[in-house]
Amino acid sequence: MEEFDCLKLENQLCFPLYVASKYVVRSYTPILEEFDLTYTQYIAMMAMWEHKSLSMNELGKILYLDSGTLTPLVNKLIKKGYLQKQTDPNDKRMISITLTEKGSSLKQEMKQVPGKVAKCICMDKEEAQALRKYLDKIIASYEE
Amino acid sequence: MEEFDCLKLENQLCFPLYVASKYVVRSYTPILEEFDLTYTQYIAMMAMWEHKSLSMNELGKILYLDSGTLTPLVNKLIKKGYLQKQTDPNDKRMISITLTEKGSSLKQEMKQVPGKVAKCICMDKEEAQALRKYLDKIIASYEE
DNA sequence: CCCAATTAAATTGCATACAATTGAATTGTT
DNA sequence: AACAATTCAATTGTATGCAATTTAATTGGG
Repeated sequence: MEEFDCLKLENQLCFPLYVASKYVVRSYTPILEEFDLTYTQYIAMMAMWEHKSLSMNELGKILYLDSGTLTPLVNKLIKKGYLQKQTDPNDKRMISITLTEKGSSLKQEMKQVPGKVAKCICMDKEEAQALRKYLDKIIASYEE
Repeated sequence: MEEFDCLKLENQLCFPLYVASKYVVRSYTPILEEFDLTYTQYIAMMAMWEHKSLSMNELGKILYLDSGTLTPLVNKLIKKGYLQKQTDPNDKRMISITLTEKGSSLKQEMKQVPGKVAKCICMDKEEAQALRKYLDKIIASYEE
């Protein structure tokens, strides 16, 4: 009988997680192309549509990104005209990020994006919900 | 009553998938540090331990990586002394990658790695199995 | 046999990711 | 008030990740 090999790719949970994540993120590329956005830029816009105004620190916590990733990301969205930065007058260490008119109105145009992506992953509501539960559990286990 | 907003981060399945994957991959960093390997280098070694000899093309298919990622990755593992490359004499377009003695014996030293990572994700066997099933389904849905 | 089409790996260019460090501003403690 | 500790954003450096292109080698049809 074959003994269990814990160092076989087949026996890892992390690997399908890593592969599935890459596939799903990549599936956004052709859909977001017409809006000239990447996946990371898209989730940053989602956070901004919801919160209207955030500091770099707050946005980083929402997106789980550190300043090394976030600073160039936000700068690109500013260059595209969707966001603006301004120093918080009460605490000059902090930067307040807000939506421009253009960034705000982009949301309406992108309404069909989630539906298009969902079509790629053939998964019904119950399955998606169950999967979500496991993913949230993993995330929670890393947030002490 | 609040209407459903499909462009809210909270309502995305992709986002927890992306976050969970990053957390799990990152959790390897301190564990792999003592072996001077990154997560990607580690899964490449796993593929090599199992298959002994692979072409760049085959390794790329196993790891779901294209040549732009794989070429520098393999070159780093060669520099570390774990792998070697040689042109296939039957088809000079192909590169055959094999383990060195050092690369081969590394497996024994890394036996405890999966256990250490598993301890971070508090998830029992049944849950892991169920999660795995969903992830495999997502992956399958992208392989035409 | 010839050459267009295909295939394999490498290269290029751009966009993350993140650890570690830096520099400016603020806070807490004395 | 003085100043060490902390906090915030930016910067630096390394490692992916992938689309697109390039180069070399092979294959297949005429």
